[in-house]
Amino acid sequence: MNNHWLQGLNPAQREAVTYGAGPLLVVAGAGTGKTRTLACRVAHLIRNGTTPERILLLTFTRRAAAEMIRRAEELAACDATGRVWGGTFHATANRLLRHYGQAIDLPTDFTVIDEADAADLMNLIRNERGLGDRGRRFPRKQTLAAIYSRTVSAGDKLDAVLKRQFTWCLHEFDAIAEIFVEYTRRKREANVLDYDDLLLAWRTLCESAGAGETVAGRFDHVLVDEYQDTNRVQSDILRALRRSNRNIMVVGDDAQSIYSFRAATIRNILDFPDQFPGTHIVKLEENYRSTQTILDAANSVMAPARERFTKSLWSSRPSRHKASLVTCLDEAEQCRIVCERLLRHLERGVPLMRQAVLFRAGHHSDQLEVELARRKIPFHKFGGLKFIEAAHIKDMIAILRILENPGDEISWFRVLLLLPGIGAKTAGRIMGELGVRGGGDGGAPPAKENGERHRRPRAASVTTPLKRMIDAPPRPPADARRAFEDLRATLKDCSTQPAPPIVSQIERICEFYRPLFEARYDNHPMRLRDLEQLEQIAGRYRSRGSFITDLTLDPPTSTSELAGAPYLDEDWLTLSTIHSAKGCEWQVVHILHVADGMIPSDMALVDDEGAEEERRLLYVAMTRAKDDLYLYFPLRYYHRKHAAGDAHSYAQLSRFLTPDVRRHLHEQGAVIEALATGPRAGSIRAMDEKTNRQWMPDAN
DNA sequence: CATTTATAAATTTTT
DNA sequence: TTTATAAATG
Repeated sequence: MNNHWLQGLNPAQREAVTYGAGPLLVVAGAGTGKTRTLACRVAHLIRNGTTPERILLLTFTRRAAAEMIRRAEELAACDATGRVWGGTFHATANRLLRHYGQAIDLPTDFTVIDEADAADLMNLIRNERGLGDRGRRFPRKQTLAAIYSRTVSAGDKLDAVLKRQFTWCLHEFDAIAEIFVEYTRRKREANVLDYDDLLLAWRTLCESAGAGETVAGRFDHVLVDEYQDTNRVQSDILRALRRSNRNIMVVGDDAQSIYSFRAATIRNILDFPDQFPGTHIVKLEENYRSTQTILDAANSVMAPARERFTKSLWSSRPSRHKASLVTCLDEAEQCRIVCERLLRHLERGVPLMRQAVLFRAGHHSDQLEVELARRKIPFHKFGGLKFIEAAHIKDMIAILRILENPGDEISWFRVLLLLPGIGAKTAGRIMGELGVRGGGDGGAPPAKENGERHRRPRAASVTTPLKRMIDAPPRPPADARRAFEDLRATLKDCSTQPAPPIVSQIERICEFYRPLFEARYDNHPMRLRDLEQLEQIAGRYRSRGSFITDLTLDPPTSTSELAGAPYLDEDWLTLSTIHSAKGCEWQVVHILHVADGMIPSDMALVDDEGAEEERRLLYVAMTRAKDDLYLYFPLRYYHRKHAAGDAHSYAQLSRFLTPDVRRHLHEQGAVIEALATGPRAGSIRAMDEKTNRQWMPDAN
């Protein structure tokens, strides 16, 4: 047989690609050709007789799966697209549960809610119970959602999680537990699954007696990428999934685990050989990406960390020069220097496509984005706030979700609150009358039954809240009549039989939503474009249900903020959070804000583990670079709270850039150069020069 | 009494 | 820019 897909693989990669049956753990350092190895293995399996449909490839993003399958298909010279099962754990769970959900009594027409929706439901329950009142310091809705998610994903007890991660909430243990019980009940009633439910239900399905075997039996081979960033539930799923055969390959790097906030645990990768006895381990240590000097710098950052799978990454790429540490006066100078560097590399023939600017938190690039726009440098931003999280998009989707799943309490509530004259109380009453379950029982004051108006449904089994809304709507308060009637007409127009095309539904909803939205937001022209974009995306879908699900499971990640006219057509720069940069590489990488408080983030420093993860984060960022790496350190940060003032504080260089690390860096920057050539900052001469400037007329 | 408006405060990373 | 609380309004 022609083994051409094995050409150009090194011995370790080849071993991983051609390994036979049984558990295989591939420890793959940064840039060691992990994607290629996975793609080749898929190709190898197919060429050796495995049916594509019987391969399951689990990756961190849908994009990564699509890319790998495309490459495998190319290598194996076959059509594997849409045949190999590929995607995220969550997307795969969704697919399987739609199929086999009945086996665990799960209605298969559930809708999926994101974390913000989950938080809203938590909030609803909290307010019903009056738990946030009386000035008690009670966790906010997002905190509640975070605690919940962490608890179920890690499979820990609530009190353990609170003790370890949320100590300040410990005194509210009972109330929190109560909210969580009710939260689960309400999700089931509304027939919605949150992100964690998808995994939990998949695990339940896999572990169930009959259907579990069927699901496991569907796949001859399971391959998992980024295994260091999976959680307990996910590893349970894998174990249950491999009950009929033990063909499983996991690939990961414990030095790159950066998702512990999502309850990912490196125990999964470390304990894999114990969970799957007889595991064969292959280490990929030759780095094809970076120059040796960049690797030296990155390795020195990791040196103090205790890495369990010891690897020694090496590169045969010649090292032209060291990575740079650029000290800047302040953030404005950082922006300026980044832009200059970008353009200098561009002039020397490195297109923007091969350059990236990375940062810890989404808002760290705010100033730079303004500067890029000013200079008309086009860019796409990945990570940070997403399209789907904008309030006006959520409003639109909520209406679609009501149409799709009339029991969806969260969406009803959100939509009713949009109507002027309707607040939380009225919305609750209307929902009660529509028969949307929720606040009905469980210790909460029952929704007021305004006796004469409350309709008792004759045929509750066929009447949904949506039908009731259309045929026998509750009476809204007088000042909300008009808007309420509008909503009713909209819902009616969108739910005719046969259902209108999804784009027409969105158009119709927009018509209803437009006036409300213009009254609500002052920057509506900008937001209006988002609505148009939503409509555009919807055009690619035939089913409303899959549109909504895809939007929550795989939301558009890049805000294509095309700064100005595309001067340098088709070429654009990548701005990305470090998390979203995982698995990517660029010729030139710029890392912003390498200062204590940013990397490591202050928020992460509650415990040692958090600090270590920040270290890995910096490591991940640095190892994205192939040829040139710049770390930027602004000395001063202005406090923007008092908008006018120039109050500022001085930053500390990131604690990870120890003297040992700095030996591998070339230090430069205006400040350094000024110090080298001009008078020392602390000298008498410098003082006099500064004073002398006071006699001079102001340049501005 | 419920809703709207005003004011103050806080703000990581993502499926 | 969003979110919780307090005051004002209908």
